[in-house]
Amino acid sequence: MQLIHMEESISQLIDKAGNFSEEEAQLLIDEITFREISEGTNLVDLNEVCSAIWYVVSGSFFQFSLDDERQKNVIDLNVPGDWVINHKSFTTRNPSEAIIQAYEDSTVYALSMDSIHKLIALSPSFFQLGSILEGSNARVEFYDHNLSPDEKYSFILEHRPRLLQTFPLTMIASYLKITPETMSRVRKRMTQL
Amino acid sequence: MQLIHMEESISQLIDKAGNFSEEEAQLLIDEITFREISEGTNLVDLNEVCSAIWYVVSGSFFQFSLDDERQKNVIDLNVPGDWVINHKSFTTRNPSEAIIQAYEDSTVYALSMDSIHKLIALSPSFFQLGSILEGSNARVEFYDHNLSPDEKYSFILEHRPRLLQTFPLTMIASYLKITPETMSRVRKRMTQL
DNA sequence: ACGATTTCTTGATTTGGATCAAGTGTAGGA
DNA sequence: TCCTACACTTGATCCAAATCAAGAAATCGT
Repeated sequence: MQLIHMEESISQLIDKAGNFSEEEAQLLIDEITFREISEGTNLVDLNEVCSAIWYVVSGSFFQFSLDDERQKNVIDLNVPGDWVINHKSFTTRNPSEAIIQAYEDSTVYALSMDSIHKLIALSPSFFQLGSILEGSNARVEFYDHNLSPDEKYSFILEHRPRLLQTFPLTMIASYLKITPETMSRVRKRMTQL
Repeated sequence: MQLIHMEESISQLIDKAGNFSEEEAQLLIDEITFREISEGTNLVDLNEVCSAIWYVVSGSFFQFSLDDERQKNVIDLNVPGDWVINHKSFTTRNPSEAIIQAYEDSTVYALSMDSIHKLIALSPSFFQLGSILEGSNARVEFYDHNLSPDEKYSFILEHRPRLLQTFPLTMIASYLKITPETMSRVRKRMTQL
C-alpha cells in the first residue's frame, strides 16, 4: 500500500501501534494485509497458534474458551479500533486455549508474527509493537483492583461504551464474570441514581 | 562474562529466556549485569518506569500497589528462578503503579530494555525474550478460570510451592485475593483430607 | 530475656452475588 | 405470521467468603 493514499483507518492503526517515522510507517504499511471476515468465522481456532494480530476496521470479534460443561466463557470483546490477539498463545507460541470469532461481518488489517520479526530486524523501533500486547487489558484491571460488579460495569461504561452498543448484555456479563441477573440489577441500580 | 566459566544460575537464566545458539547465548551474557539487592530496597518505585527485567538468583521479591487506605495489595511474588518485572510499565513505558521490593537480601541478573533492543537488532531471535513478559502469570490464570480459594491455594501448592516456604501466609493471601482467615480455613480443610 | 508487634487460628455473624424460578419482551427462521 | 429461541428482568432463596472479634503462637527489636 502507498502512504499517500492511506486510509483513515490505517493512520489510526499506526497511531495505536506506536511512535514511528514516515519511513517506518511505510514499512509497517507494506506488511499489513486487508481481510474481510464473515460472521461466525474463527480468526483463531482451538489448539491453533495465534501467529498474527488484527486491527479491527469494521465489525466486531469475541474471544472465548469452553469450560467443562462446554459453556462459552468470554475472555475478550473487540470493536473497531481495537487490536485482536490471543496474548498467551502469541507470546508463548503455544496452541490457543481460546477461540477468536467474528461476531459480525468484519474487516481487519492483519499483521503476522513473521512480519513483526521482519520489521524489528529492519528497525528496533518496531519493538514498540510489543505494547499492543498490553492493550486495553480490562481483565487485569478488574482482577488487580478487585472490582465489584458495579465498578466493573462503570468501567465499561466509561472506557468501553461501544461494547454495550455491540454485544448482548449476556456476553458482556460473561466477560465481566458476573451473571446476567446481576448485570440486570447493576443496570437498574445505575439508572435509579 | 565468559560463557566458559558460566555459572549454573546463568545457564538456567538462558534456558528460561528462550532457545538460543551458543553465539546468541554469549551475546545475551554480555548484556547481563549481576547485582546485589539488600532487603527492603525497591527495584522499581512508584511512578518510575520499569525499564529492565531481573532474574532472581537468590533471595525474593514482592510487588504491590497501595489501595485507597494505603494497604499493601500484593500483585506478584518472586523466588529464585523467576523473572521479576512490572509487565504493564515495561511494555507501555509508563510509570509503574506498583512497587517492586526485595523481601530478603537478594542477588539478581539485570537485563535492561536498551540491552534487549540491542540484542534484537543483532538477532531477531531475541524477540523470544518477549515471552518472559508472559511468565508465570498466575493472576491471569486465577481470573480467567474463576478459581475458588481452594483451587487457588492448590494451584500455588502445585506450581509455586516455594512461595509457601518464603513468604508469610498473609502476603500469599493478599496475592490470591482472599482474606488471611479464609486462607487459614483452606489450609485446615486441605490437611483434614 | 522481655515486651511488643505481627502472624495465624477459630468461632460467630453478615452479606453480596449466585442460583433457582418464572415471566415478559424481542428477533429470526420456516 | 406464527413460533421457537434468546435476551432481559424481577423476586425468593441460598451459600461462600468477608467481616468482626478474640485469643494463641511465633518473631523481632532492644
